[in-house]
Amino acid sequence: MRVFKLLNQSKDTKARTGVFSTRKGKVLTPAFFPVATQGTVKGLTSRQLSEIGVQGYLANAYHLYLRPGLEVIKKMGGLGKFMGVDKPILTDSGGYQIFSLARLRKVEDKGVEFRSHLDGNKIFLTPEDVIDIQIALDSDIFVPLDECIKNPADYKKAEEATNRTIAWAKRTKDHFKKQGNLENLLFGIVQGSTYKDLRQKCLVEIDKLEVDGLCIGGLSVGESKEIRYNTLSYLTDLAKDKYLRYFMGYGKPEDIIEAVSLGVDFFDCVIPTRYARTGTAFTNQGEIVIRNSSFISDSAPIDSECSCYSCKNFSRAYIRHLINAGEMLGIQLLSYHNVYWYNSLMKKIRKAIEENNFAKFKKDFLIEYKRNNLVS
RNA sequence: GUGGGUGUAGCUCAGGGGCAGAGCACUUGAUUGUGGUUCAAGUGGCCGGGGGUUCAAAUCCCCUCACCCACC
Repeated sequence: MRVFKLLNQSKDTKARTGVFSTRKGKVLTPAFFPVATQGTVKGLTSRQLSEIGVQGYLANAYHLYLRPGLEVIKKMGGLGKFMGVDKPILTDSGGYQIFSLARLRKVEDKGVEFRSHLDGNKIFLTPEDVIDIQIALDSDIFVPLDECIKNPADYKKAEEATNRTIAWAKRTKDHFKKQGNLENLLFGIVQGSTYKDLRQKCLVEIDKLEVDGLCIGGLSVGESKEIRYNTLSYLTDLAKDKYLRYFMGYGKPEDIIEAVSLGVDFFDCVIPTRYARTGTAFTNQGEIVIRNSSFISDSAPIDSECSCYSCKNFSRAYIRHLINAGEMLGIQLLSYHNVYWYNSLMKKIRKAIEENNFAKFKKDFLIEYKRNNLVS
């Protein structure tokens, strides 16, 4: 059975809708998964998340392996049960930590050595280990270990990282196959920095492995938007329709809309929750920094067009007060709103594509969204 | 009442003849496969008040006010 089924292909952009099937149910695309690195979408309960209608979660194998450890999660019945959620969980491998924790690791062909950011312990992870970790977590979608490097990168370095990512992907697939008929899905990651030949080579090699979806990695790590979208568009032109296309770790609302118009189906990003923690709210008129003094006695909700719990019950003035006072409820209410708002955005995107109206939707959305903030 | 100490940014304080300072707070940014972090920039001053010495005083001298401590 095919995992990803294309439903609508828009005529005037490369945007498309589809259904992605997992053992925990179907995911309508374009989809957005909030990030739950440590097994929690920070600040939100599983009840709130299902109320919002979140379709799934991104957790992190590296982080959960370090803490609380695999034994604990296995004993608790796997990550989904541990977290109390019933939607699919995708686990990132630790490849991004090769980039974000660059000072703490050494990469070699065999695998990567990390010094734990928690206690300094040395940990050596191979691509095979990373699969074993995800099996122990019993997540629904596995992501192979890859080498994510920052941009701009010189060609030689990018080529080395791409070759390593390809070699690791092959080992990952071999190891995955040896486990028998797992219901868990396995994605492949395309690296290659901003070099088209490397991207193409990586995509061809990953395609040979018959993975369940294509992760687009190594973007939004220092390159300009122009180069980013250029590289992205090149990839979505090359990728076969049967693959779900996942832009890892992206993006702001305007970024998501742009990427969807270039043919991306799937996103995760820390932005709705991290921005909530630092006091930025998303609205149909753009971002507002709720801690700004202009909201000190603003009785309006965060977004008057939003029907989430936070917007129906609380004023900007109250949420600003909570955030500025460092109260956790402020973070909770804003996280709830931001995740709800992102989820609504994805629904609107899918609807616009279904109605073959995405180009107009994109244009209208951006005009309205730029009203309050400067979107480049 | 006597003796001693302290008065400098909203707060806690450094500076002791030569451009008025720091941390926190506040104000504004940044943050894209997450360390509620971190980073960057900015606003803010009768240096308790008055007088004197000096080319020059937050700084030295005199007076005064406020607060704190000790002793009558």
